[in-house]
Amino acid sequence: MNIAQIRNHLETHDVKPSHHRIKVYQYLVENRNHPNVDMIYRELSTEIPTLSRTTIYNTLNLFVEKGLVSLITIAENEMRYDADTSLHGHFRCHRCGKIYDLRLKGSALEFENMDNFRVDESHLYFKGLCGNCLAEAGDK
Amino acid sequence: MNIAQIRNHLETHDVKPSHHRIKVYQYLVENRNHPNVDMIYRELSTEIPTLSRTTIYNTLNLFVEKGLVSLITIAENEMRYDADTSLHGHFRCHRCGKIYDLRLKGSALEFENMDNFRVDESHLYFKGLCGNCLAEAGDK
DNA sequence: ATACAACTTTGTAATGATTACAATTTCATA
DNA sequence: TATGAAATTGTAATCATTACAAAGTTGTAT
Repeated sequence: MNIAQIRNHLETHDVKPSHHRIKVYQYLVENRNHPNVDMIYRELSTEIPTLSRTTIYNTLNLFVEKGLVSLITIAENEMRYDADTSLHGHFRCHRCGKIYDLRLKGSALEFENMDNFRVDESHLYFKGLCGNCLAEAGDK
Repeated sequence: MNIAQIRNHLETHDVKPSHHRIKVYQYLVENRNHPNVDMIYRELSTEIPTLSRTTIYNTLNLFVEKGLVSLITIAENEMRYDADTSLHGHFRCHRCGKIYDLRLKGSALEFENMDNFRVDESHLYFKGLCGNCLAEAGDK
Protein backbone atom coordinates (compact mmCIF):
# COMPACT_ATOMS: atom_id res chain seq x y z
CA MET A 1 0.00 0.00 0.00
CA ASN A 2 1.71 3.17 -1.18
CA ILE A 3 1.25 6.69 0.09
CA ALA A 4 -1.36 7.60 -2.51
CA GLN A 5 -3.38 4.54 -1.63
CA ILE A 6 -3.15 5.29 2.06
CA ARG A 7 -4.21 8.87 1.46
CA ASN A 8 -7.16 7.64 -0.52
CA HIS A 9 -8.08 5.03 2.05
CA LEU A 10 -8.14 7.60 4.85
CA GLU A 11 -10.29 9.96 2.78
CA THR A 12 -12.70 7.13 2.02
CA HIS A 13 -13.17 6.78 5.76
CA ASP A 14 -13.76 10.47 6.27
CA VAL A 15 -10.32 11.15 7.74
CA LYS A 16 -8.23 14.01 6.41
CA PRO A 17 -4.85 12.59 5.39
CA SER A 18 -2.40 14.71 7.33
CA HIS A 19 1.26 13.76 7.30
CA HIS A 20 1.14 12.29 10.81
CA ARG A 21 -1.98 10.29 10.13
CA ILE A 22 -0.49 8.82 6.98
CA LYS A 23 2.63 7.81 8.89
CA VAL A 24 0.65 6.16 11.68
CA TYR A 25 -1.52 4.26 9.24
CA GLN A 26 1.51 3.26 7.20
CA TYR A 27 3.14 1.91 10.34
CA LEU A 28 0.09 -0.20 11.10
CA VAL A 29 -0.10 -1.60 7.58
CA GLU A 30 3.59 -2.37 7.27
CA ASN A 31 4.05 -3.77 10.77
CA ARG A 32 1.39 -6.35 11.40
CA ASN A 33 2.50 -6.60 15.00
CA HIS A 34 -0.60 -5.27 16.80
CA PRO A 35 1.39 -2.45 18.36
CA ASN A 36 0.60 -0.37 21.39
CA VAL A 37 0.92 3.41 21.42
CA ASP A 38 4.50 3.37 22.62
CA MET A 39 5.73 1.06 19.89
CA ILE A 40 4.34 3.41 17.24
CA TYR A 41 5.64 6.46 19.05
CA ARG A 42 9.18 5.16 19.43
CA GLU A 43 9.38 4.16 15.78
CA LEU A 44 7.88 7.30 14.26
CA SER A 45 9.64 9.79 16.52
CA THR A 46 12.94 8.90 14.87
CA GLU A 47 11.52 10.27 11.62
CA ILE A 48 9.44 13.03 13.19
CA PRO A 49 11.43 14.32 16.17
CA THR A 50 8.72 16.77 17.25
CA LEU A 51 6.09 14.06 17.42
CA SER A 52 3.91 13.98 20.53
CA ARG A 53 2.45 10.89 22.14
CA THR A 54 -0.87 12.70 22.35
CA THR A 55 -0.97 12.84 18.57
CA ILE A 56 -0.65 9.07 18.41
CA TYR A 57 -3.49 8.72 20.89
CA ASN A 58 -5.65 11.22 19.00
CA THR A 59 -4.92 9.60 15.67
CA LEU A 60 -5.63 6.07 16.82
CA ASN A 61 -8.85 7.11 18.53
CA LEU A 62 -9.93 8.77 15.31
CA PHE A 63 -9.02 5.71 13.26
CA VAL A 64 -11.02 3.44 15.56
CA GLU A 65 -13.98 5.80 15.52
CA LYS A 66 -13.95 5.89 11.73
CA GLY A 67 -13.55 2.15 11.40
CA LEU A 68 -10.08 2.25 9.90
CA VAL A 69 -8.44 0.11 12.57
CA SER A 70 -9.68 -2.08 15.36
CA LEU A 71 -8.82 -1.83 19.01
CA ILE A 72 -7.57 -5.00 20.64
CA THR A 73 -7.84 -5.40 24.41
CA ILE A 74 -6.21 -8.79 24.69
CA ALA A 75 -3.45 -7.42 26.92
CA GLU A 76 -4.91 -6.38 30.25
CA ASN A 77 -3.15 -3.09 30.76
CA GLU A 78 -2.70 -1.60 27.32
CA MET A 79 -4.54 -0.99 24.10
CA ARG A 80 -3.26 -2.52 20.91
CA TYR A 81 -4.25 -1.73 17.36
CA ASP A 82 -4.78 -3.68 14.17
CA ALA A 83 -5.16 -2.35 10.63
CA ASP A 84 -6.89 -5.59 9.68
CA THR A 85 -10.54 -5.00 10.57
CA SER A 86 -11.82 -8.27 9.13
CA LEU A 87 -13.17 -10.94 11.49
CA HIS A 88 -10.26 -12.95 12.81
CA GLY A 89 -8.92 -14.12 16.15
CA HIS A 90 -5.85 -13.22 18.18
CA PHE A 91 -3.57 -15.37 20.26
CA ARG A 92 -1.29 -13.85 22.86
CA CYS A 93 1.61 -15.89 24.21
CA HIS A 94 1.97 -15.25 27.90
CA ARG A 95 5.68 -16.03 27.79
CA CYS A 96 6.98 -13.93 24.88
CA GLY A 97 4.03 -11.54 24.70
CA LYS A 98 3.73 -11.80 20.93
CA ILE A 99 0.25 -11.54 19.41
CA TYR A 100 -0.58 -13.85 16.50
CA ASP A 101 -3.45 -13.65 14.03
CA LEU A 102 -5.81 -16.62 13.85
CA ARG A 103 -7.94 -17.24 10.79
CA LEU A 104 -11.38 -18.69 11.43
CA LYS A 105 -12.05 -22.04 9.79
CA GLY A 106 -15.39 -21.86 8.05
CA SER A 107 -17.57 -19.04 9.28
CA ALA A 108 -19.25 -21.04 12.00
CA LEU A 109 -19.49 -19.00 15.15
CA GLU A 110 -23.01 -19.23 16.45
CA PHE A 111 -24.59 -18.51 19.77
CA GLU A 112 -27.87 -19.61 21.28
CA ASN A 113 -29.15 -16.30 22.42
CA MET A 114 -27.74 -13.55 20.23
CA ASP A 115 -30.91 -12.93 18.27
CA ASN A 116 -31.99 -9.67 19.84
CA PHE A 117 -28.61 -8.04 19.73
CA ARG A 118 -27.06 -5.85 17.09
CA VAL A 119 -23.41 -6.87 16.99
CA ASP A 120 -21.00 -4.15 15.92
CA GLU A 121 -17.73 -5.69 17.05
CA SER A 122 -16.40 -9.21 17.55
CA HIS A 123 -13.28 -10.03 19.51
CA LEU A 124 -11.88 -13.55 19.67
CA TYR A 125 -8.95 -13.73 22.08
CA PHE A 126 -6.90 -16.73 23.11
CA LYS A 127 -4.01 -16.97 25.50
CA GLY A 128 -1.44 -19.59 26.29
CA LEU A 129 1.93 -20.60 24.90
CA CYS A 130 2.99 -20.23 21.27
CA GLY A 131 4.89 -22.90 19.36
CA ASN A 132 8.27 -21.26 19.83
CA CYS A 133 7.89 -20.87 23.56
CA LEU A 134 6.56 -24.42 23.95
CA ALA A 135 9.70 -25.69 22.26
CA GLU A 136 12.04 -23.52 24.30
CA ALA A 137 10.43 -24.08 27.67
CA GLY A 138 8.10 -27.03 27.48
CA ASP A 139 7.22 -27.05 31.15
CA LYS A 140 5.91 -23.57 31.92
CA MET B 1 -24.43 -22.63 46.61
CA ASN B 2 -24.34 -22.39 50.39
CA ILE B 3 -21.48 -21.31 52.61
CA ALA B 4 -20.26 -24.86 53.23
CA GLN B 5 -20.18 -25.53 49.52
CA ILE B 6 -18.32 -22.32 48.84
CA ARG B 7 -15.84 -23.11 51.57
CA ASN B 8 -15.27 -26.50 50.04
CA HIS B 9 -14.98 -25.13 46.55
CA LEU B 10 -12.30 -22.67 47.59
CA GLU B 11 -10.35 -25.38 49.39
CA THR B 12 -10.57 -27.61 46.32
CA HIS B 13 -8.83 -24.83 44.43
CA ASP B 14 -6.12 -24.44 47.03
CA VAL B 15 -7.51 -21.24 48.51
CA LYS B 16 -7.95 -20.91 52.24
CA PRO B 17 -11.58 -19.94 52.90
CA SER B 18 -11.29 -16.78 54.95
CA HIS B 19 -14.42 -14.81 55.73
CA HIS B 20 -13.63 -12.13 53.16
CA ARG B 21 -12.85 -14.62 50.44
CA ILE B 22 -16.08 -16.49 51.05
CA LYS B 23 -18.02 -13.23 50.84
CA VAL B 24 -16.36 -12.20 47.58
CA TYR B 25 -16.93 -15.57 46.01
CA GLN B 26 -20.52 -15.61 47.25
CA TYR B 27 -21.09 -12.23 45.65
CA LEU B 28 -19.78 -13.51 42.33
CA VAL B 29 -21.96 -16.62 42.43
CA GLU B 30 -25.14 -14.85 43.47
CA ASN B 31 -24.75 -11.83 41.21
CA ARG B 32 -24.03 -13.03 37.72
CA ASN B 33 -23.39 -9.47 36.63
CA HIS B 34 -19.69 -9.64 35.73
CA PRO B 35 -18.83 -7.00 38.31
CA ASN B 36 -15.79 -4.80 38.54
CA VAL B 37 -13.89 -4.27 41.78
CA ASP B 38 -15.92 -1.27 42.82
CA MET B 39 -19.28 -3.01 42.48
CA ILE B 40 -18.10 -5.76 44.80
CA TYR B 41 -16.52 -3.30 47.19
CA ARG B 42 -19.61 -1.08 47.49
CA GLU B 43 -21.87 -4.04 48.12
CA LEU B 44 -19.71 -5.88 50.64
CA SER B 45 -18.58 -2.83 52.58
CA THR B 46 -22.12 -2.40 53.88
CA GLU B 47 -21.73 -5.76 55.62
CA ILE B 48 -18.05 -5.42 56.42
CA PRO B 49 -17.44 -1.74 57.21
CA THR B 50 -13.71 -2.18 57.64
CA LEU B 51 -13.29 -3.76 54.22
CA SER B 52 -10.47 -2.45 52.07
CA ARG B 53 -10.45 -2.21 48.29
CA THR B 54 -7.01 -3.76 48.31
CA THR B 55 -8.49 -6.91 49.81
CA ILE B 56 -10.89 -7.16 46.89
CA TYR B 57 -7.99 -6.78 44.46
CA ASN B 58 -5.90 -9.34 46.33
CA THR B 59 -8.77 -11.78 46.55
CA LEU B 60 -9.76 -11.53 42.89
CA ASN B 61 -6.15 -11.87 41.74
CA LEU B 62 -5.85 -14.99 43.86
CA PHE B 63 -9.10 -16.41 42.49
CA VAL B 64 -7.97 -15.84 38.91
CA GLU B 65 -4.56 -17.36 39.61
CA LYS B 66 -6.18 -20.45 41.14
CA GLY B 67 -8.70 -20.80 38.33
CA LEU B 68 -11.75 -20.05 40.47
CA VAL B 69 -12.96 -17.12 38.41
CA SER B 70 -12.11 -15.72 35.02
CA LEU B 71 -10.99 -12.21 34.23
CA ILE B 72 -12.98 -10.44 31.52
CA THR B 73 -11.37 -7.53 29.66
CA ILE B 74 -14.32 -6.63 27.47
CA ALA B 75 -14.52 -3.14 28.95
CA GLU B 76 -11.49 -1.14 27.93
CA ASN B 77 -10.62 0.52 31.20
CA GLU B 78 -11.59 -1.91 33.90
CA MET B 79 -11.34 -5.55 34.81
CA ARG B 80 -14.48 -7.56 35.31
CA TYR B 81 -14.86 -10.96 36.89
CA ASP B 82 -16.98 -14.05 36.26
CA ALA B 83 -17.48 -17.06 38.52
CA ASP B 84 -18.52 -19.08 35.46
CA THR B 85 -15.24 -20.37 34.06
CA SER B 86 -16.79 -22.55 31.35
CA LEU B 87 -16.34 -21.58 27.71
CA HIS B 88 -18.95 -19.02 26.79
CA GLY B 89 -19.13 -15.62 25.15
CA HIS B 90 -19.89 -12.14 26.45
CA PHE B 91 -21.83 -9.31 24.88
CA ARG B 92 -21.44 -5.77 26.13
CA CYS B 93 -24.05 -3.18 25.20
CA HIS B 94 -22.35 0.11 24.50
CA ARG B 95 -25.45 2.06 25.49
CA CYS B 96 -26.44 0.57 28.86
CA GLY B 97 -23.08 -1.05 29.63
CA LYS B 98 -24.63 -4.34 30.69
CA ILE B 99 -22.71 -7.53 29.98
CA TYR B 100 -24.68 -10.58 28.83
CA ASP B 101 -23.61 -14.21 28.69
CA LEU B 102 -23.72 -15.94 25.31
CA ARG B 103 -23.90 -19.70 25.03
CA LEU B 104 -22.03 -21.24 22.12
CA LYS B 105 -24.15 -23.22 19.70
CA GLY B 106 -22.43 -26.54 19.08
CA SER B 107 -18.79 -26.52 19.98
CA ALA B 108 -17.60 -25.39 16.59
CA LEU B 109 -14.91 -22.81 16.99
CA GLU B 110 -12.02 -23.76 14.78
CA PHE B 111 -9.05 -21.86 13.44
CA GLU B 112 -6.72 -22.56 10.55
CA ASN B 113 -3.44 -22.10 12.29
CA MET B 114 -3.81 -22.86 15.97
CA ASP B 115 -2.05 -26.24 15.83
CA ASN B 116 1.20 -25.29 17.48
CA PHE B 117 -0.30 -23.32 20.32
CA ARG B 118 -1.30 -24.45 23.76
CA VAL B 119 -4.49 -22.55 24.56
CA ASP B 120 -5.08 -21.85 28.23
CA GLU B 121 -7.77 -19.18 27.95
CA SER B 122 -10.48 -18.32 25.44
CA HIS B 123 -12.30 -15.01 25.37
CA LEU B 124 -15.21 -14.35 23.03
CA TYR B 125 -16.32 -10.73 23.23
CA PHE B 126 -19.02 -8.97 21.27
CA LYS B 127 -20.16 -5.38 21.41
CA GLY B 128 -23.11 -3.48 20.07
CA LEU B 129 -26.66 -2.79 21.22
CA CYS B 130 -28.75 -5.15 23.34
CA GLY B 131 -32.42 -5.83 22.69
CA ASN B 132 -33.67 -3.41 25.32
CA CYS B 133 -31.56 -0.54 24.06
CA LEU B 134 -32.46 -1.25 20.44
CA ALA B 135 -36.13 -0.96 21.37
CA GLU B 136 -35.67 2.20 23.39
CA ALA B 137 -33.38 4.04 20.98
CA GLY B 138 -33.47 2.33 17.63
CA ASP B 139 -31.30 4.85 15.87
CA LYS B 140 -28.10 5.05 17.89
C1' DA C 1 -0.02 37.34 -1.74
C1' DT C 2 -3.08 37.95 2.75
C1' DA C 3 -6.16 37.17 6.19
C1' DC C 4 -9.21 34.30 8.34
C1' DA C 5 -11.30 30.21 10.05
C1' DA C 6 -11.00 25.52 10.74
C1' DC C 7 -8.34 21.85 11.78
C1' DT C 8 -4.13 19.51 13.60
C1' DT C 9 -0.49 19.00 16.74
C1' DT C 10 1.81 19.69 21.03
C1' DG C 11 2.98 19.57 26.10
C1' DT C 12 1.53 19.60 30.57
C1' DA C 13 -1.53 18.41 33.97
C1' DA C 14 -5.26 15.52 35.54
C1' DT C 15 -7.59 11.09 35.94
C1' DG C 16 -8.39 6.70 37.59
C1' DA C 17 -7.72 1.78 37.86
C1' DT C 18 -4.37 -1.17 39.64
C1' DT C 19 -0.26 -2.45 42.31
C1' DA C 20 3.56 -2.04 45.89
C1' DC C 21 4.56 -2.12 50.35
C1' DA C 22 4.85 -1.95 55.18
C1' DA C 23 2.09 -2.05 59.30
C1' DT C 24 -1.55 -4.23 61.70
C1' DT C 25 -4.74 -7.79 62.65
C1' DT C 26 -6.39 -12.43 62.53
C1' DC C 27 -5.90 -17.35 62.61
C1' DA C 28 -4.25 -21.99 63.63
C1' DT C 29 -1.75 -24.73 66.36
C1' DA C 30 1.32 -26.21 69.89
C1' DT D 1 -1.69 -18.48 76.02
C1' DA D 2 2.21 -17.79 73.04
C1' DT D 3 4.00 -17.90 68.47
C1' DG D 4 4.59 -17.76 63.62
C1' DA D 5 2.25 -17.68 59.29
C1' DA D 6 -1.20 -15.77 56.63
C1' DA D 7 -4.73 -12.25 55.70
C1' DT D 8 -6.15 -7.58 55.75
C1' DT D 9 -5.60 -2.70 55.69
C1' DG D 10 -4.33 2.09 54.18
C1' DT D 11 -1.37 5.01 51.93
C1' DA D 12 1.59 5.99 48.35
C1' DA D 13 3.29 4.93 43.83
C1' DT D 14 2.64 3.55 39.02
C1' DC D 15 1.34 4.08 34.50
C1' DA D 16 -1.70 4.16 30.47
C1' DT D 17 -4.92 7.23 28.89
C1' DT D 18 -7.49 11.60 28.55
C1' DA D 19 -8.47 16.72 29.18
C1' DC D 20 -7.35 20.95 27.91
C1' DA D 21 -5.47 25.07 26.24
C1' DA D 22 -1.82 27.01 23.50
C1' DA D 23 0.69 26.94 19.27
C1' DG D 24 1.18 25.59 14.62
C1' DT D 25 -0.63 24.35 9.99
C1' DT D 26 -3.67 24.21 6.05
C1' DG D 27 -7.00 25.64 2.71
C1' DT D 28 -9.84 29.13 0.82
C1' DA D 29 -11.92 33.55 -0.37
C1' DT D 30 -10.85 38.03 -1.06
